[in-house]
Amino acid sequence: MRKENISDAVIRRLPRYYRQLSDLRARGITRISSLSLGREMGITASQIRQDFSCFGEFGQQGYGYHVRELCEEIGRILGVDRDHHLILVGVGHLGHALLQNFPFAKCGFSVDAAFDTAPAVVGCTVNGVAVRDMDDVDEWLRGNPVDVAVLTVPRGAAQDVADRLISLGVRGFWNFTNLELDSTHPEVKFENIHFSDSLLTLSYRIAND
Amino acid sequence: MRKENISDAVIRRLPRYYRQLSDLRARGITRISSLSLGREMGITASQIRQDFSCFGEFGQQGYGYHVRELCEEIGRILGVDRDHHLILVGVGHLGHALLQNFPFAKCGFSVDAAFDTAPAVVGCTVNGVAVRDMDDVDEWLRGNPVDVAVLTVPRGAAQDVADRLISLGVRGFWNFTNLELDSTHPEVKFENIHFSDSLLTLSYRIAND
DNA sequence: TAGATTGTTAATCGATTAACAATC
DNA sequence: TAGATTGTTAATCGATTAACAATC
Repeated sequence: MRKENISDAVIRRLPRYYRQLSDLRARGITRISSLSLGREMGITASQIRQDFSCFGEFGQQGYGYHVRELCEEIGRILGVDRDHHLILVGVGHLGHALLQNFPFAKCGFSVDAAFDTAPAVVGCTVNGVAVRDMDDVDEWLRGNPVDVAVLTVPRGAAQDVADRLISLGVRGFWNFTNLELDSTHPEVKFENIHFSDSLLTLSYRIAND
Repeated sequence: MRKENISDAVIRRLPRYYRQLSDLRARGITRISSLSLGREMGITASQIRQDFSCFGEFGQQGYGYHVRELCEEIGRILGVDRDHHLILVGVGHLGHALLQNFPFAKCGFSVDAAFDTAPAVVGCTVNGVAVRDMDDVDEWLRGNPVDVAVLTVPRGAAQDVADRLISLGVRGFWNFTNLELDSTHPEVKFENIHFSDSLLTLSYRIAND
């Protein structure tokens, strides 16, 4: 029974399923039951079957799941096959690191350009991506619309940059500034990576156990 | 009524409270009620009062909460005041970016050293932190025990490095490799930053709404 | 066919929200 | 004092787990 409203908890588990299934594929395993998948991931078979049933019927009674097919299904659900496009804004140390290391293509994203304000980096090419002047972003986006912007700008600039990009049609923000950004447009999505929140939860757990 | 077992959901909200309260302090606001704090953060007053009551009684009827005091209380709960020590392992682009940009001190951590295997970086100093040879980590840690290791090594090396550091007494790992690490020691904590899981949830949400 | 395992419905558990007496 | 707001208990809601008929 396909569900209308998928809960956030389910959505957040999907990438883990996708990772685990990719790993199983790489190990040459072709079929798996919810029970053994659950054992490998430390969750219950019930939860796995409930989660998958939100999106369709991917298994077969008495057999389990075909690893490759299930992996591809979940990839499609996540949009990995859609060839999304993005730009990266703010080519400091972190922006640079993402351009150099992060496997955007494996997540289904093409990095079309990067932008910055500093003359020292504008005009450079980082891992095949041209760094352009932030002043040109309006004109450039009109000719090259993108789905997502990676925000690796300093705190102070974040909300302004986001507002500007929203007005230019950007719908998703991968936000690395330690700010809760928001927008009046409900269709604009923010996904935040709050490094310090993460380290603080670790701090809490080593201090209290 | 102080609680014995704090749920993960509550713990993950604490850093956000801490951030919001720090922001209120910076804005010169000295008192706040759960109702207005909730309005600012987009959560209910009930939840805020429930969350805080896990740790003690920080408010005052008819008045609300004293911002500075509450902020400091939550800081103590998170361990920000404990002067934890850490090392960073793997000085690639990302490790470099963290050393340069991340405010470890604001989270209560001192960065005592960094380690890598590449001769090109061993011996350098990045933002005041000496980069040492990974071969020397055993001896160094015996003289300089730390609470946490930041793992910014390549995937393939992650579990081995973690095992080695655990045997040397490291209790917490801030893990940037896209792997679920684990340990037989239950007191060892892993906090994972899965960049690609995060981007994939964004991909899902822009594709399905 | 018999055994295995699904998808789904029902039961349980836990987290969020509402209500309110206590009290500053 | 009267109004405001807490901490906590009770009610609700949603998510996880268990159970099982359907079926490969």
